[in-house]
Amino acid sequence: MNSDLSQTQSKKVRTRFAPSPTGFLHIGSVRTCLFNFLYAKKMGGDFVLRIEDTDKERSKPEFEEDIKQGLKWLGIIWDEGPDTNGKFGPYRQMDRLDIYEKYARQLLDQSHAYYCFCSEEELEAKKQEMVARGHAPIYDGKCSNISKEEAQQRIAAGEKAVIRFKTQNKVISFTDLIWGKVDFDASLFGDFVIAKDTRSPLYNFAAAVDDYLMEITHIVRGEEHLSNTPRQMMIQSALGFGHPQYAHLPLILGPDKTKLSKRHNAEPVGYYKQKGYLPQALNNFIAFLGWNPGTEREMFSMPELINEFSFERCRKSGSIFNIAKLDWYNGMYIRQTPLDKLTELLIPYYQEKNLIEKISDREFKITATNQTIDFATLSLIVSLYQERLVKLEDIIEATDLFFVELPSYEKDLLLFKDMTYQQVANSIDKCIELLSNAESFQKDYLQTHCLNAIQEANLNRGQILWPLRVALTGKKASAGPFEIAEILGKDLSLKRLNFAKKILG
RNA sequence: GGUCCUAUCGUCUAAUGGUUAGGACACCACCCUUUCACGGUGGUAAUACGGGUUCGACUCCCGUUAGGACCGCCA
Repeated sequence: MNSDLSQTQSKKVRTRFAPSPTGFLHIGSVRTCLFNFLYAKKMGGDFVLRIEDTDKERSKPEFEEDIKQGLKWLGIIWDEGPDTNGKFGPYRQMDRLDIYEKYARQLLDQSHAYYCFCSEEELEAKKQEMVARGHAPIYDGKCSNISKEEAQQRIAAGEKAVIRFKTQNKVISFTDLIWGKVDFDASLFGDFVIAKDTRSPLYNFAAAVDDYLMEITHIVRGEEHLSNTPRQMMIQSALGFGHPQYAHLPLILGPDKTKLSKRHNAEPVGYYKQKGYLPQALNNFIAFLGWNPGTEREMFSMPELINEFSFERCRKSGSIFNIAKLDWYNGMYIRQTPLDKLTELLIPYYQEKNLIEKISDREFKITATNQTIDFATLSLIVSLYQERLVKLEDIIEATDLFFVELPSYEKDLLLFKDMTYQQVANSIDKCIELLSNAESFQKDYLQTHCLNAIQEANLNRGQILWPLRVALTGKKASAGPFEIAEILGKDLSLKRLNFAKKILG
């Protein structure tokens, strides 16, 4: 029952990501998908997106759309999928019902499967009883003795039935690329349900059929699927299919070390996008959960991940999703982003908060003041804060001061260390004098001009610069006062200094 | 309860019989500095426990403990 290595190795590698569109794209799915993608590309093969929408109640088109959008945003591009031409389509399982029907009938005809007429209540009662007696809760095979003819008649008479696979009592072995040799005692599975009817396939059956027909060579999925593998292999064998290679990835865990899920506030990928995480950061971070390149290098672009990836360097134990590390990666990638590109990424955040409105490609209107601001000035502002951003959305809180007439802040914020109000008022006066006399508002000039004056007057730098910076920004933390003054301009800077005096009373 | 798996700093991990157990995030200190951030320097911090095997064990074996996954007419 070993996977036929000789055959798969000579074939072109094909992997697949097969999500069910029953929810938004989540981090755990992204990791599975990413590793499928990385391996396929590493091997020069194809990566297939297959939509497993056989759960009619829960599958929704908007979820499929969210999954596709998320993957595109991450740069995980499929070679074949629902909306691409591929010779192995259709790629949505609900469009493949004829295929499943054909194989379901084959299984039924060849007695690898049979109709089961047991009611759910009956099954549940039996299950309870078995568990109570300390047994694995498996189906007792009651309906396996019903003749095909009788089954047909009862179906024709409208009796409700599901299709069960006839499990053989034997050990199923396979060599997992991550787990090594794995053995399962199939007798512990019982006869499991593979379809609700010939046109309503269930996961294990549909996946086994599709993976074969789509010529998938390597199935890369989460560890939670490990025990599905022998079931799918039995179906493959019964249908005369060969077996693909398997690689079961360790799980991504929440802070409580259980499988990452909704109850951990595990947000969908769209959430990270909205917060301003960059796809490079997310990919890099997720790739390093359960895999490492074996070197001390931490930053890897997608092409570099593809180049370095291997199952040999995947570990078997789960890893906790640690957002602090993601934040670090994101800051690193934000700092690496070219300024123009970063500005473009940030503009939607300003628009979203209604701080600016677009006039043309290179010109915007500041909502609060009606003044125009061009792309170059926006870039200048961004340049001041690029190294301070953890996430793109942080730009708003950091730079809203440039998009209002006057900042608002508490009077005491003007106090540097143990200064008195009188001292601060004196400092503000000095700043007004300095900026009024400035021949230029270029930041280098301003800096030299002010710092020299402070030194000549034998003043304390902090006692001048802190109140100046706070008067200009209204914030506890910000970029330096001179670079901010340059952008604000003389009028607005002086206006804010005078406003500070008014606050002081 | 059954089957399977896992166990190195708080977290992500390296070290596949011989290292002062390495790196990264986080944290702390110092430097830079008006603030924040960036950057730089340094620091705290781990082989779950108990037995073996071996000259030598994070590494191999056994047990204990702790954790996890699965056990659907979901995928």
